[in-house]
Amino acid sequence: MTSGAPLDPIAEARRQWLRRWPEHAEHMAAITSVMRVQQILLGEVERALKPYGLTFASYEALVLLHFSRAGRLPLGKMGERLMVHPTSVTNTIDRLQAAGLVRRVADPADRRRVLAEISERGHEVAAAATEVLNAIDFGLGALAEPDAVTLSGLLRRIRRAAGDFGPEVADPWTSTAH
Amino acid sequence: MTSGAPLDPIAEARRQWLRRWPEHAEHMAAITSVMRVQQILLGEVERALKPYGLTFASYEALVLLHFSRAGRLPLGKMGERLMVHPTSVTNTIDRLQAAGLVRRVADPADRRRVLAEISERGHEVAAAATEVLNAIDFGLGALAEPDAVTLSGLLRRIRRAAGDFGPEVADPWTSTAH
DNA sequence: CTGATTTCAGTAGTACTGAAATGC
DNA sequence: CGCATTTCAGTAATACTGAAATCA
Repeated sequence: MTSGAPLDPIAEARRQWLRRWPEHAEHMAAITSVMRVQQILLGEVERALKPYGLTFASYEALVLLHFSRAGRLPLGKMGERLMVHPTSVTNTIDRLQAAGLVRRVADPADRRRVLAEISERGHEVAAAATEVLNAIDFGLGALAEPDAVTLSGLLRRIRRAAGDFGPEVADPWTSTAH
Repeated sequence: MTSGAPLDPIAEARRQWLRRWPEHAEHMAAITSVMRVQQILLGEVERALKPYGLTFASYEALVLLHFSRAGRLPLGKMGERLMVHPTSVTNTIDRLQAAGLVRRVADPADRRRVLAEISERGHEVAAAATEVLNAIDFGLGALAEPDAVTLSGLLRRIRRAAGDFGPEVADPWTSTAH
């Protein structure tokens, strides 16, 4: 990636929009910013995870098992929690299994289901990788905690509008705040 | 995608983090939110672009040419502005060219360079696609304009820390809240 | 039978690495 | 020559569709 460009490309694009569609410029700049930041954060996090042979997606799946009570979950439930397509779960578990971090187990209660069960090495890798990601603040060292909270709150409104979750009972992030 | 999950998976993950690493929970929640929102916005925007045979990446390249003075730019310059890898530019232009929306032209001033030049149909498609994306607010209808500005400002700090742009000259339009 | 769960096969688009070709 | 620009070949991981297999 070309680092240290002289001027901000997103600011430049926003300037173009302001000339022609001033009422849409901020939304255009915002989506472009989201896309770019996602790319930056994914890059930083995956660089940190590389020594462990994990991508961010496989890390998330592994850590979900790491935290689960029994150390195993049905793939379908993992897909819900990770908000990914069923076939993506199959794919992710395939690679974690090939790396020896999880194994597939039949669900005795419902034989349609397959459980992913984390291995001992899986627990170790999950713990070590989490330590590293926490240490680099998930690439978000530029944001102090209150700013991270504000960011999550704004993004949460987008997620809610997209139907990511139902009408919530209590709201841990107290709205918008400037 | 399974829509309408009963509870917010990110709030649930945050709860887990608060138990063990309370000082990192908000950063973890924030990066997960960015990842998820990127996925949502990309999905909405690409659904809108599908009738035009464009992805968001190819739309951005096309619109960059659409707005350029001469209707053509060297591929390298496009890569800088779009913040993508040189080989990705080649790939994107390949597909736009196959669709008849751009053509490659030799740069008379520097024969190492290749210019991408937008065609008449390219201009038409760019204009029509832009109209549609503006109409759906780039998937960000859930955010009022001031909130979109706040969001861009927070994300801009992350981009600056990652070296996305150099120390800015004084520009009242691109400076955001501190 | 229906519906749920997972897998499989195949496709598309992205990101990247390393190396080549061309020309400043 | 060193350096810049673009392309090519190949790899990896993701997201998705449609269909099959299994079983409640």
